[in-house]
Amino acid sequence: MGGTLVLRIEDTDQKRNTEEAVQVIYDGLRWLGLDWNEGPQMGGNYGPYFQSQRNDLYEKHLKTLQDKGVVYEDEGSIRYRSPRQPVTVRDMVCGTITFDRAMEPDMTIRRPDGSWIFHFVNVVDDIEMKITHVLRGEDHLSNTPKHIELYNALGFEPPNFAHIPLILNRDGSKMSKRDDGASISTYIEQGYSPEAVRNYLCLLGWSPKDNREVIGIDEVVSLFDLEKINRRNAAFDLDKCFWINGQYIHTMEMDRFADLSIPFIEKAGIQFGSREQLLPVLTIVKEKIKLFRDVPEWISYFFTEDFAYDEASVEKNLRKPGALEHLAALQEAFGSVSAWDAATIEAKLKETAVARGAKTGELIHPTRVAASGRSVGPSLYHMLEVLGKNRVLARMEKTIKQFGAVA
RNA sequence: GACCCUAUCGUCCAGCGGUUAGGACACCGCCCUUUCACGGCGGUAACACGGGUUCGAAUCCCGUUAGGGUCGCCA
Repeated sequence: MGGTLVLRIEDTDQKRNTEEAVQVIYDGLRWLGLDWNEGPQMGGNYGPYFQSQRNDLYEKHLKTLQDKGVVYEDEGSIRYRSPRQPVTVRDMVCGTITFDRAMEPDMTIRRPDGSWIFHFVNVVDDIEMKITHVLRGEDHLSNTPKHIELYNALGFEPPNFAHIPLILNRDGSKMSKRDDGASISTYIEQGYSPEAVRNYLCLLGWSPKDNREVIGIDEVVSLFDLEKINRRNAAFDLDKCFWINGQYIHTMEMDRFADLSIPFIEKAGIQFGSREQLLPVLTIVKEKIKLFRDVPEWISYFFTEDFAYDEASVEKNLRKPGALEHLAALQEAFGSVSAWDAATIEAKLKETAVARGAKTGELIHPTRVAASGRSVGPSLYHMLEVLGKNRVLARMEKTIKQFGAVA
């Protein structure tokens, strides 16, 4: 379909107009990959792109209405006199709807202090910016007849309208700015990947019709069709968004994974040295990650000897008859190997287990706790390989000393 | 209250006159497995209700009910 995406900041209400609020809009849009072609920071031929700076335009169109005698003053405000004739909205999603306007009150278009009301400036801007398609939430469907009246009074053809379903909370209530999931910043903070969130959002009110859930934006764009938009409001399901995020991480390129992980790792204060030193670690934990926020927790012990031993893991795996003896034997066996790769480590561990008449798991679990302080982590053999022989032997030594004394 | 929109598993979607009503998330089993995940297999679970139309309705029409929206000198 193509088209030009115009970003316009509707800041006619000075009370709510703050720089942070605008920044949040820029950040959220950019993060989602919804870069605008025309608007603030991008320029364009129909600026300025802040309504607060377009007063001349509004004055100009107000004059048109005054000349036609369809506005009047009411307690200092300016109001538009509705013709009170039926208005038919031809909506690309909702179809043709005729509103009987007979009882409608006249709308205010300008306050006594000179500031403008949304409906009027919106119509003026859409005219001036040559907007062809107005796609907006269904909450505006009932406002559309008012807008059409304004287009007519101003002497312009209304654009195409498409009203799309709203997003509700999980309990069916209307989602507002402060509800869970409503703000893009929470996805950024929690470590969702932008492509996953965008994918999830695309599935609300639309689908590729073939039961696929994970679908790239390029394909969404090529398959998208306003006719296929649902008319039913959708409830936001964070669980599913979370799942889709996991799917994206699963198939993500390592470099992309690193790019998205690093901000969280740095924020956690982990000194990982260079990206080259970090990559092997990320490679073996990637399949465990569901949210980038969790990355630091999964990799911390790779970059410090000062890690804590999880008490429950110690209890379960180290304070068991024979555990430390197995560990000591394995430490010795590891010390004798020349190569240090996952395959060698695995072979040596299994060989040691057999020699000691123990099950593989009886060596694996204590070793994991000795090397990482915890019982959950990536594949043990790969973990030991990445950790390096010297550090592994030292950690085993330390563990035996620390827990042997009290055993 | 008036007007508008909507109505399939708990949730998101598929279905567009004839299906054992399908997929996904979540949930519950089992399998895989060095942990945790991934993955695989299976299961629970829905056409809001009442009238029509039709040989036949989840699908079409009407009503009821329910939910959402608009009716601002908010956007």
